[in-house]
Amino acid sequence: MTEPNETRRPYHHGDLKRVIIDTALKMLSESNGWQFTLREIARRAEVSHAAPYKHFPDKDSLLAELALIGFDKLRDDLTISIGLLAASPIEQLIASAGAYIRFGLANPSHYKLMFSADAGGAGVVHLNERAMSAFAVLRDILKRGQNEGIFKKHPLEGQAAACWAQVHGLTMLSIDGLLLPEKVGANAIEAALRTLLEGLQK
Amino acid sequence: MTEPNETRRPYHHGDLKRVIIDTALKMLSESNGWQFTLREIARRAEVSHAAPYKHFPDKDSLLAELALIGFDKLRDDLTISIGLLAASPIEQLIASAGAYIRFGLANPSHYKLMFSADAGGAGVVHLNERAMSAFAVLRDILKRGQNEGIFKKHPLEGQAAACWAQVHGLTMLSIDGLLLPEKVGANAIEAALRTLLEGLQK
DNA sequence: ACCTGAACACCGTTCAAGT
DNA sequence: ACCTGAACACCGTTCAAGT
Repeated sequence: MTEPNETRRPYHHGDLKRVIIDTALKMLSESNGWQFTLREIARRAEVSHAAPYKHFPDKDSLLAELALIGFDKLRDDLTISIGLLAASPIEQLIASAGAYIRFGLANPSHYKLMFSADAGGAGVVHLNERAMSAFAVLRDILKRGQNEGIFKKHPLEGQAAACWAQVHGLTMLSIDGLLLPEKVGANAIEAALRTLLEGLQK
Repeated sequence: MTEPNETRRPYHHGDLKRVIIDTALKMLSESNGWQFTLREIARRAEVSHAAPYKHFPDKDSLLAELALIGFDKLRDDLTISIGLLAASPIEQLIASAGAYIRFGLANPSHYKLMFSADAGGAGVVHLNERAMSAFAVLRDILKRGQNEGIFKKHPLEGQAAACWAQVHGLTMLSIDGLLLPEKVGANAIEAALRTLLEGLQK
């Protein structure tokens, strides 16, 4: 359907790594899980099935890179969500929780991949760093809330873990179809977040 | 190492389905994820690689059955944990949360499999039923707590979702190595559960 | 009723060889 | 510096045939 830019596809693709990543991201969004094959990616990119190995040592490395990209995107989404309103920590927490869950539900396979140790392999360290970087957004809201006397001054780590676990749990359970309205009430997610907030507030 | 019971292994194995499930459970506990192969299971069971197909239509069906078994075990663990003490709902909630997280950390691959839609396929319905059956244990504690005037009388669904999401989130993040003491404090899990409880209590 | 052996259509990964 | 083609050692799954 789309006409190639070059009249003859050159031997050297030029930007294959980008294309591989983009294709993989698309396949991630098109189906459940990350069972897509490297060979299928190569087919869609119109290169030989061995070509991807010039850019990634193996499939796990590609998956790890996709996970990194996901955490960066999540951090950006969270940052944007709290920036939109120069509001109270409570409002910020609600907004960022919403953004977090929305990210997960919009990209379920990608989200699950981000937290899957499969994606680890060699690059687990970087992965955890990026995860913590997204996590830090939530943590900072809590810190501000404590400083402003809105949240209880309990150890920050515990509160932060509670928030992260709550949004992660809600996101995962929703993705896996276990928080459906028929099962668990129409707005269980909002209610759950309210419960969390009541535990945090003075 | 172990001597077979029969002097000559008979053509008909007799209890192959059980052996397949047990072998799969063992492999699940021996490595990350469920990338084990049906052929390897057949090898360990000393049958042909086609034999498992007489008992499971495909690999996903086997995985689904493993997930069912997991939810049943989890429900049992939860039930036992609250039965040990004829205690207050608060103590029961803490005990069951502990049992829940311990289950996940003791069987990380199995736990993740239980919540993985991969395992769904045809039997998603039964799976969700079993999941809800485990979930009901938590829900009942909350119900009692409300009746006894210990927990806020907010809609039960929201409170239950908050509890499940909290323990599920803590379990998953721990499994994935994101709640390590170095990262997030020594007893972030206990602290997170305390935050949850403070949101529930009157 | 349950199991085997051969066969099919795939994978991931490697490597010498091409441009 | 980047890509290809053939090759290897696997899979999951099927099916006619055996016991």
